[in-house]
Amino acid sequence: MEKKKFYMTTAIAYTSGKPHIGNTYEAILADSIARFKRLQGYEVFMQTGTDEHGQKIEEKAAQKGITPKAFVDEIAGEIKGIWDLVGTSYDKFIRTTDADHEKQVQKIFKKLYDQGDIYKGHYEGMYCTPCESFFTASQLVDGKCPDCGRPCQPAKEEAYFLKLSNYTDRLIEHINTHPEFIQPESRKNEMMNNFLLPGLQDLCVSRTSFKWGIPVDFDDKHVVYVWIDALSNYITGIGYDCDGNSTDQFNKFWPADLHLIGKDILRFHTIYWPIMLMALDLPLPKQIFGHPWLLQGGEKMSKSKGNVLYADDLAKVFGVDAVRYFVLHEMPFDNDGVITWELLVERCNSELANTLGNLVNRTISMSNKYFGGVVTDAGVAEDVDAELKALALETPGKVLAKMENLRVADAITEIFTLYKRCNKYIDETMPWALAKDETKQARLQTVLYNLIESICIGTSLLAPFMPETAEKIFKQLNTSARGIEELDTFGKYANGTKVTEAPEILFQRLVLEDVLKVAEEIKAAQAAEYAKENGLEPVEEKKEEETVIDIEAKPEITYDDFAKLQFQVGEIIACEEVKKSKKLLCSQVKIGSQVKQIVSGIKAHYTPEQMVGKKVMVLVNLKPATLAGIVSEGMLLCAEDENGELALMTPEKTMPSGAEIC
RNA sequence: GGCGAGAUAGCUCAGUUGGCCAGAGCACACGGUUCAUACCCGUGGUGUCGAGGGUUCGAAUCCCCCUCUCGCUACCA
Repeated sequence: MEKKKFYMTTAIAYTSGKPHIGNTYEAILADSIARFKRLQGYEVFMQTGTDEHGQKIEEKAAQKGITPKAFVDEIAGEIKGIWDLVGTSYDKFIRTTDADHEKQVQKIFKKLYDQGDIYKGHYEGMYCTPCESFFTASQLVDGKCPDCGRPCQPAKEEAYFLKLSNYTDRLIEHINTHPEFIQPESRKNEMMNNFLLPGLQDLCVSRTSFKWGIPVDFDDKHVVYVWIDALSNYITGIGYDCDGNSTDQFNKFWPADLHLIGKDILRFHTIYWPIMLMALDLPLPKQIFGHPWLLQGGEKMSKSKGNVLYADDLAKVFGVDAVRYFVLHEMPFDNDGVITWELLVERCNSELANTLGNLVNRTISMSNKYFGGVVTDAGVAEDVDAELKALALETPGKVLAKMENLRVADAITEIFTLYKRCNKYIDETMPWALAKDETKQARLQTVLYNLIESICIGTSLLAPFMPETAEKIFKQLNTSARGIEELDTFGKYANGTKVTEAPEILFQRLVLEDVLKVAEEIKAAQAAEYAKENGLEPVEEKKEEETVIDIEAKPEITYDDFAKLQFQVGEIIACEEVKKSKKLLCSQVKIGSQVKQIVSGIKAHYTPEQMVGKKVMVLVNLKPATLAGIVSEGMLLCAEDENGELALMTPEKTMPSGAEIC
């Protein structure tokens, strides 16, 4: 009978920089699922890769003075290197700069255009360059990008749009009738309530503002914008052809069984991607799992915070499998997980070194000490064996059930429950006592055999999660991993096998202080690098140049234009939070002899107490507007840095309230 | 503001359709053991199951209300 197929993908990683452990987590998670499916006997195809186009990359390459292609080649190589380092067993590593991918994307774009799903229009709004996103004026936060908080520029460009309205009803129907489609299910509500039910805005799918992308072949001003390009990788990578000449591989593997992605891009995968597929008349993927994030000590990792953990650094200290174990076992199913050096040390010592490593080590040592390493099932069973055997035989089914629901952490826990039971079995049987009794030799042999057989069963199941460790254990036991169908019988370990004479320590116990020292070194090195990259180092004159902010120039105005604006010094005499809003403060501002009420989106930067008493710069003749139900009669002016930090403009010398600013 | 999730032992969390004295792991303490990586095994919690009210013979589990945390989303002059 032909094997059942399983096609799964990770998101493709954006080639703007080195991926941290959180990004790497996705690759490891995907890998463990892929390996487990293979263990189950599926014909698995796992695809991962890199997303390499876009304005940000174009700019970064220009900064470095190299071509975008050279830039992405380097980063893609680095990403692939890390995926390889952590043992990711992908079948295909796709790059969106691959020629066949680019060609198909062009064809897909053309096809959707020809059939009317893509139309040409105009995009008018505020544009955030780093995020490569357009926003409506109303979406901006203090006039800044709602995603990254950096300044946006007004822009209008001709653009192609993907029409979504034709398919939304079908998509809503699909999501409602396929509860497994969006996982975890709680995410489904977010998509429904925030996007699908209120009605979707058509998606802008081309750009004219940069060149580093796949050209729209029938309109060369445009390049294909990220989502049609990036999402298509899931079909182009396995041989989709828009003209109907898809490969056998494609026909076999599509639809995907699982798209594994970060929860932040769930929207694109559960809304835009399915609609694209509907437009292409292709079946939808069976499941999209938005995994949670790995937080460093409860915070998102960011270079500027200097708390980024990288897989290669961690692997150096703990070993690849320990890192895999940690991220797979410590991540809750649908909540963000926490990773710290301290937690890593603790888990490594208690679970890996003590429970597993020590179990294997003591078992092999006893085999050597008592029987010269030869393992024999002498068949002298006692009641106490039954429980161990029963658990060893139950465990595969339990692990399987957990994995069916992608409960990877729980699956691993089941395996370790078996290892712990083995340790208990040693105490129950007390081999060292049996060894002292000449008449108990056969019993002692049986006990050791039972242990080794149980370890083999557990370790066969462990292999998808910790492949190197499993390999090491099997090598020491002089046997090999079993398929899941071979785990239904207790006693398959060949009688008379000789285990290694010198068991290798699988996991060294770690001393927290030592590890923290290394962590400090890594952190310091990172900080130095960050400073260098961002010109924060006090060495060169470059410094000033690189800490300034450039924003896009607005069109020139006349003095008359300027003269229309009236600025005055105002004194904040009272200020309170706008209860209904997360961002607004409502201030009473004394300007000359009158008092204006002004609402500002600066709650995150100033408390009401800090506001009171400040003399600030006010645009006074702005048309009043209502914000969160409160009338605002002007605008407080602020300066803002690239991180979205705000600073109120105040007069450099004491000035009376009402003084004109001109 | 809208929608959603959550609040259980010092820490991280399990607790299906309400039912036996509310559980696990880690940490901590004590006891046992010595094959082993100072390891393993055992024992130890009087936790107001976020607050309050209600339904019920009986609620961590259902209903109402409140407080706080988190996610998405909106407003952001």
